[in-house]
Amino acid sequence: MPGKTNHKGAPPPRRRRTALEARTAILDAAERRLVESGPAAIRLQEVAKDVGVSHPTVLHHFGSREGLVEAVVHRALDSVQAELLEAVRSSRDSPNEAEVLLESVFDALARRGHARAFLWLVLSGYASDVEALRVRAVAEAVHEARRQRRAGKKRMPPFEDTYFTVLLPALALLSLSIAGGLMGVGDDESAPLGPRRFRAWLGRLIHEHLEHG
Amino acid sequence: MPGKTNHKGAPPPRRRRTALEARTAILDAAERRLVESGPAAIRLQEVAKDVGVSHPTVLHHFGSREGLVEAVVHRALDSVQAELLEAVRSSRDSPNEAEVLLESVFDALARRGHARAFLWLVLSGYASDVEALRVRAVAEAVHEARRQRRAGKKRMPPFEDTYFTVLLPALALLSLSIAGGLMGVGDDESAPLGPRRFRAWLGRLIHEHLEHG
DNA sequence: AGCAATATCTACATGATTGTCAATAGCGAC
DNA sequence: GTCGCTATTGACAATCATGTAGATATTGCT
Repeated sequence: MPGKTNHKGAPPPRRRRTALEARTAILDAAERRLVESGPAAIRLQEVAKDVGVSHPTVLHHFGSREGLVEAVVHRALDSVQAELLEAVRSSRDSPNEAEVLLESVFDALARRGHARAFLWLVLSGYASDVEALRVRAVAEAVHEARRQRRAGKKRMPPFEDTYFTVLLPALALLSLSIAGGLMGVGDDESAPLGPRRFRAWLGRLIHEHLEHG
Repeated sequence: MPGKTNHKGAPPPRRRRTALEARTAILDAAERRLVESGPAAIRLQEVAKDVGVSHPTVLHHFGSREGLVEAVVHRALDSVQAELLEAVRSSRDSPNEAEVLLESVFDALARRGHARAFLWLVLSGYASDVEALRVRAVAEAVHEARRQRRAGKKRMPPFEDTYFTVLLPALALLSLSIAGGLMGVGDDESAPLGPRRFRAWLGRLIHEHLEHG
């Protein structure tokens, strides 16, 4: 092997990051594996290789594998929750509330594989105590808006109806983000029976139901 | 240790099952672990211990760990598909089609943790080519029934509407069986805002939409 | 430049997991 | 009863994953 006779020659140069940079890079790599293969598939050596460090470096920053997994789980759940809250907030007071909310929630779930990560964590038992999806709180806000819009008109439906009307798209979008392809809704956003058409249809259904239920 | 001085004494008696019995018992144990913790968590030693055999016995019957996993995955997917088809078939021609279909599909998904197993397999990439949920076929049958029921009355909605109307509860039920608790719908079937109420509500919504959409 | 702090590395230890092999023993057939 | 088939087993090998220890290099500070 001419040219690279490193048989005990100079050790490779080291890149020294700040602790924060290193932690962030490691968390990013671990999160990619979380989204792709779940928390149980997070391996120290593979994460280390992704980042370009040796695996004891990962242990140095997170103490143990469990420490790393907890950190990445915590960060992912916080991220999902924050994006969902932002999605709900940003679509409030918009004219076609339901459609916009649906699109922004779907965006939040699809972006960076958040829906996959969330379902991995639910199945793996990591999200048992999390309140990532405050469906109840959203439903209460929607119910109040609905009541005001109906002031004096037809009789108001019970809270149950509003609650389930909010819950339904939440459940549907979650499944859609990971199992849509298996149920005939491809990944092609612009397909005739594709996910975009479905979301639009669902938005109309919800809107219609909330208005003239 | 008085009474059990088995320090190289008689080896424990062996129970010899037929190959089919052994395979079935092993697959049952492996499937329990699949439902609980996913395909990646199937360990030869643990499955063997559950059945009460040594792990080389498992290897003898399935060749390799991959062989075992493939066998249990195959059996689980076949089972889900069969139960879903049966659910669809049994609810056909019933007066309140939508509600009955919803209940039977939910039963099929909840029973023995089929929904969990299915989602594990989808996330793990094992169900990529499976057509477990023939939503399209069901939708076509429903569409035809809808057309006949509407003969000569109002104008017929497009197929897209029927298709999405079938797809929606499928997606919702899937999520509901694993994430219901996290979204406020507890596991208590008889709770005021519980899963039974939700399914009933969803059944009415679907029925209403299909009849007077 | 010199120094302290610490991010990083190599090498090793340890346990878990899959897989191999030869020997054993249960069960049906004759 | 005994004989053959094979389900079953204990012992071992090989690999992988996590974790430890000590040495080293890089960076910021004075």
